[in-house]
Amino acid sequence: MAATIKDIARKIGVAPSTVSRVLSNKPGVGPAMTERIRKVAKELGYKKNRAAVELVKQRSNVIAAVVSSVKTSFSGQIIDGIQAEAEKNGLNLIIVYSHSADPVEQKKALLTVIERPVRGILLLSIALAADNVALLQESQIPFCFLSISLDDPALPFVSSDDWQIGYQTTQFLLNKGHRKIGLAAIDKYPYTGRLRLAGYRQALKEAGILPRDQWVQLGDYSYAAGKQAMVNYGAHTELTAIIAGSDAAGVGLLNQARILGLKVPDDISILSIDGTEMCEMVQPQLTSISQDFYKMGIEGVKYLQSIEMHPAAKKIQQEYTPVQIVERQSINNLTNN
Amino acid sequence: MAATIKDIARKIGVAPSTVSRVLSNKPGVGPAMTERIRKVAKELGYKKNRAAVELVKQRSNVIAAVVSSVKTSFSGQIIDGIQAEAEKNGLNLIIVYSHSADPVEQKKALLTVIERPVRGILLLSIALAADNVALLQESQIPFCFLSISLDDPALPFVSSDDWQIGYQTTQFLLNKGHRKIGLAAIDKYPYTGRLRLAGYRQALKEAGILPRDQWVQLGDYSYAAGKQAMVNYGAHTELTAIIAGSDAAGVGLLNQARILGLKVPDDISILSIDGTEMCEMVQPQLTSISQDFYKMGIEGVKYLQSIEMHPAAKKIQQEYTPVQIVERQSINNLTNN
DNA sequence: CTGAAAGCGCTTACAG
DNA sequence: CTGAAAGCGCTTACAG
Repeated sequence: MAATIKDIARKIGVAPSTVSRVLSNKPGVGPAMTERIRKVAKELGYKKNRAAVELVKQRSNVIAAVVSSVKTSFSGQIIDGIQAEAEKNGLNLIIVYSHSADPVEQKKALLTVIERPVRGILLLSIALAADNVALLQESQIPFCFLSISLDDPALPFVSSDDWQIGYQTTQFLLNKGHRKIGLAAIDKYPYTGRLRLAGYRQALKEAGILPRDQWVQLGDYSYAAGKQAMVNYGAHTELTAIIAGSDAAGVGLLNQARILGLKVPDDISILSIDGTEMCEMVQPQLTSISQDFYKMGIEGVKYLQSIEMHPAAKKIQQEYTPVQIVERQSINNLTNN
Repeated sequence: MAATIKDIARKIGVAPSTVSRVLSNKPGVGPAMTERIRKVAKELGYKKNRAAVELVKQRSNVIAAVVSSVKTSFSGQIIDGIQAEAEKNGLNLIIVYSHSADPVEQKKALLTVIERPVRGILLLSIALAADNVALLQESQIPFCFLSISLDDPALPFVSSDDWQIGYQTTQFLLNKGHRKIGLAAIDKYPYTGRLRLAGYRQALKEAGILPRDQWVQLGDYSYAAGKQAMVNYGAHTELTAIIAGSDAAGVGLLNQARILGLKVPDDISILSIDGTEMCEMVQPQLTSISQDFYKMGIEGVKYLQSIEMHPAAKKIQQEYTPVQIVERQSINNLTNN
C-alpha cells in the first residue's frame, strides 16, 4: 500500500539502488536524477521503512530511556537533558516506561527496547532485578543507569552521590544548631535510600549523636509518604529538623506539620532532597539540596557515545554529578550568630 | 554476533521455520522439539530481531505517544491511562517527545514514529502544524489527539470541552457573587485557550458583564505566566476572582498575590484549571475544575483499537471527557447565603 | 554515474 | 509434525 523504493524506481525506469542512494543521501547520483527521484518520492508520499533499514544496517539512530515514572518533575529534567544531548548527536530518543518494580514488568519494558537495534539504553532511577541486569548485559547494547548509583563496578551510572546527600544535609542542619534530626520518606532497600541513611548516620555519629529509631521514617518518596512520616513523628516530636526524601515528601511534611499545629521553620525545620521548582511554589519555600538532573541526562548520553567510539575500552563509568544546598525559607538557625 | 534463528536451527539440525514457529508461539511443533528449541535459544541468549519481524509482518504491537512536555503532571496522568489500556490489549507503548512548537522539530518526532509500523499514534496536547497533520494522515496510521480539541471534523480527539471549562468556571464564580473575574495564563491562538476564552466571555455576557481587556492576561500556562499575570493585575486590581489556565499558573497567581499583599481568598479568589495533586499541596488549597486525564488516555487507546477493528468505518471520534469543579479553599463566597 | 545481485532475520503459505 | 522456498523493503559491495 505505502510506496516503496521499487515503486519509485519502476515509475522512473531506474534501478532501486539508485533510488536508495538518493533517498538515503548517499553521493554518486547525478543532480538531474536526484531531483527527479526526490520529486516522485514526494508525489508518492514515500515513507522510509525503518524496519527494513534497521534490518540491513543492524543499527539505528535511536537511544532509549526506560523510566519508572513520568510523574515526577525530576525525571522530566533528566529527559530534557537526554533529549538535548541526543539531538546534538543526531540521535532520536524513545521513552518506554516501567512503573512497577515487578521484574516481569521490567523485563517487558526492557525487551521492547532490547529487541531493536537501539544505540544505547538509559535507565532512570530504576532498580533492576538481577535477572534483568543480566538480560541487559547479554544484549550487548551500551547502557547506563541514571539517578541511581550501584555498588557493582560492572554497572555504569551517572548519579548524585547519595551518601553525600545524607551526609551534607545532616551536617548543614548540625551547623545550624540542630541536634535531633529526622530523615523521612526514603526507601530502605534500594541503594539510594540506604546510602542517604548511611551518610546521615555518619554525620550524626561524628557529632556524637545517636539517632533514635523513630527519627527515621521509611517511605516511598511521595507526598503521601511525607505526610505519613509527619503523622508518625507527631505534634510533640523531639525533632527540630527533618530531611525529606524528595521535594514532594517535603511538602507533605510541611502540610502535615501545619495540620499538627507546627510552624515551619519556627517549630520544625524541613530540608528537602531534589530541589525542583516545587520548592519555590510552596509557602514557606523549601530549602533543599539540589541535584543536577539535567546534567545526568547529558552525561548519560555522552557516556553511551563514548562506548560506541571505543567499544574495546569497555570503560565502565561511574560518575557523580554535583549537589548543592539551596537555602530558602524552611530552616531555622538555632545558633546565636 | 547475536544468535539468530538460523544459528539455533543449525545447532539442532532442524529447519529455521521450525525454530521460528516455536519462538513465535505458533502451533504445530512437537513438544519434545519445542522444548529442545527453547532450551537452545536460551543457551545462545537468543533475542528476537524486531526489525525483521516488523518487516515481514508489516505491523508491530507498539503504539506511540507524542508528548509536548514530560514535565507537567497531567501528561503523566494521560500516559498512565494509555499505558494501562495498552497493556490490557497486549500493546507496548513508546513515547517520543517534541517539546517545541517548531514544525521542523515536530516533523522529526512524527517521523521517528511514522517510519515504523506502529499500530497507532496518540498526540498529547500538541498543536500540530498543518503540514504535519497532512503527514500524519498520509501515513495511514490510526491517530488521535488527546487533551486538545480541534474544529476540523476529520481530526479525532479525546479532550475536555474547553469552552465548557471557560463557561462553567465563570458561572461558578458568578454564582459565588463575583462580577469582576479575570482569566490568566491562557494561550490565545491554540484552540484550548481560544475556547476557554469564548466560554468565559459567554458566561459573563449572559450575566450582563462586559469584561475589560486587562481582565484577560495571556500566557503559556506556566507558573511564571501565573506570576506575571498577577503582576500585571497589580495590588489594586478591581478583580475579585481569577481563573488560572493551569494549576501551576494558579500557584503562580497565589504566590504573587501574597507578595502583593493580597490574601487568598479574602482579597482575591483563584480557581485553577486541571485539578492535579498540586492543588492540594499549596496553602490555601486551590479550588479547581478537574479534568479526567487518565480517562483521556484510556479512551484514546480504545479509539485506536476500534479503528483497527473496523478500518472501513473510518469513524472520526471527537469525544469529551467530563470535567468537575472541586471546591477547596481558594474561593470566597460573596453572596449572603 | 548507474545497475544487478546478494543479503539482513524473520514468517508463512505450500508441500509432504 | 517438519522442511524448502519466497519474500518483506531496504543497502551495499561489485561491476561496468
